[in-house]
Amino acid sequence: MEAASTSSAFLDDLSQRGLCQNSTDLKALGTLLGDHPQRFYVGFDPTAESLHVGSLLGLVTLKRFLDVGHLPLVLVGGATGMVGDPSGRSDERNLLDEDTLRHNLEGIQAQVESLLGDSVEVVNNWDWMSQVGVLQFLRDVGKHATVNQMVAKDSVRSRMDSEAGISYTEFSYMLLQAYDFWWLYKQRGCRLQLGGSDQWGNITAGIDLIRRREGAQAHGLTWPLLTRADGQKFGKTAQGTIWLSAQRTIPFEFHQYFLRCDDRDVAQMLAQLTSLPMSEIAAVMAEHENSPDLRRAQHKLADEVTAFVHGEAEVRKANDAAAVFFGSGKLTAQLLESTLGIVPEVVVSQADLAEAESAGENALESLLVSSGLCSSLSDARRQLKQSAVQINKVRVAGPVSAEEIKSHMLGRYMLLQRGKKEHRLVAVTA
RNA sequence: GGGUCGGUGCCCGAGCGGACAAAGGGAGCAGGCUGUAAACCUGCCGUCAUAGACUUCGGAGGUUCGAAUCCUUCCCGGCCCA
Repeated sequence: MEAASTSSAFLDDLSQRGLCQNSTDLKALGTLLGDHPQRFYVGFDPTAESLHVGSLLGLVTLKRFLDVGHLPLVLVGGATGMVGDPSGRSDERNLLDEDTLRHNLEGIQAQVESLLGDSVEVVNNWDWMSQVGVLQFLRDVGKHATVNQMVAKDSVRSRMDSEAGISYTEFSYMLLQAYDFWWLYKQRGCRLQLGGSDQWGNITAGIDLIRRREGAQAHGLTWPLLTRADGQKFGKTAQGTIWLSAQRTIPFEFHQYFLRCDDRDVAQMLAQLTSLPMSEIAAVMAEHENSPDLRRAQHKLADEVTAFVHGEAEVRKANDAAAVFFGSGKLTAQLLESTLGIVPEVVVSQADLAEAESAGENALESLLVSSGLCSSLSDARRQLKQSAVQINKVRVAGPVSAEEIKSHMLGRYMLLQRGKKEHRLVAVTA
């Protein structure tokens, strides 16, 4: 297999992309990867029914290993999910109930398979964890770990220093994850675990366990946490998380998130999140720096990442819709129709508008609220006063009557907009 | 179980009987400048409303002309002692 000859180039590439935060002995790891196709694993927490862009780095990295011939296992934590990983958290987690957990597992499993294909094997640690009794666990795993070491891990220490403290349950988490690694080593010959840098402590716990019980050398490699120059959390907006599931975050919004990427972050993101060769990334960045106003790098990033998650067709749709909203072209009924399914659609009846008016409200204000563009009538008035509201890309400053709204309809729809980024397609029925 | 400190708007955090819809900061929203960027400037940032009114400061009661501020009690959290 080609992996043999290219293993060191492969690791070099990873490291050039800024994907090696911590690792066990890189030389030994290179030898291991060069030897045969290796089985390795990455774990994902079943905290929701869909993964979000925070997990994207893991998925993409996994794919890099897959593409050079290694054999990935994706571990979804049916068992560990019941406990909660303290890593990177300042507060105790809420425990999920079993139904939710099962639901989440299924969602994530389907997602991973659809993104990475069936060469990825998804395993659930519930399958082996649930077979282990407390006494057995204490003897087989607990005996090999000293509390002194466990307390020294960053994830634990930072919580012990904080007011929130840490429960025994979460304290035990690393042993569960160590047991996973050991089990996968023993049963599946898995000798490498990948994860985010917050997983480093848990990974080394597993490596220790394997060494102590089996006298064998296992490996770990972590990627850094994605950060943003503006200090915000990667993958979160004020509206919430950017999910990978099209039901939770429509591909258009997903695409927009990356399109709005800060100049300072874009090179890094291209390297870490896309499979473009580094040479091509350098070329794109050169173009970008030449005329940053064209946002070539951001477009490339958004297109590549969206294609990976949602496919090429969605990339085209997202770009088409963006052209409608942000382009300077004239709006037509046809263009509006083409954004259906991308912009939320709001249907109101003439009767509703009339009713609002007879109740003494302004039709547009009440529409802004019912469409979800504004949170209250007060908010709607504020936005209007600040001339934040646009109808068909034309700013409106004052109240608009039901009659006038009707006159704005382009075919079946009218484009109602708050600020630059929030749109609704409004249909008025008889 | 005992003691003690605390629970204030999205978050942090001041207020500690009237001047409180509640300082300040952050986040957010909008506008300006731009490149659907950053930085910066301005405005907004409980609800309903013209003025003005109404509902908020962990929950429930109470004292008072008047409470986020005082009292009682309950709930929740930190720390200390057992």
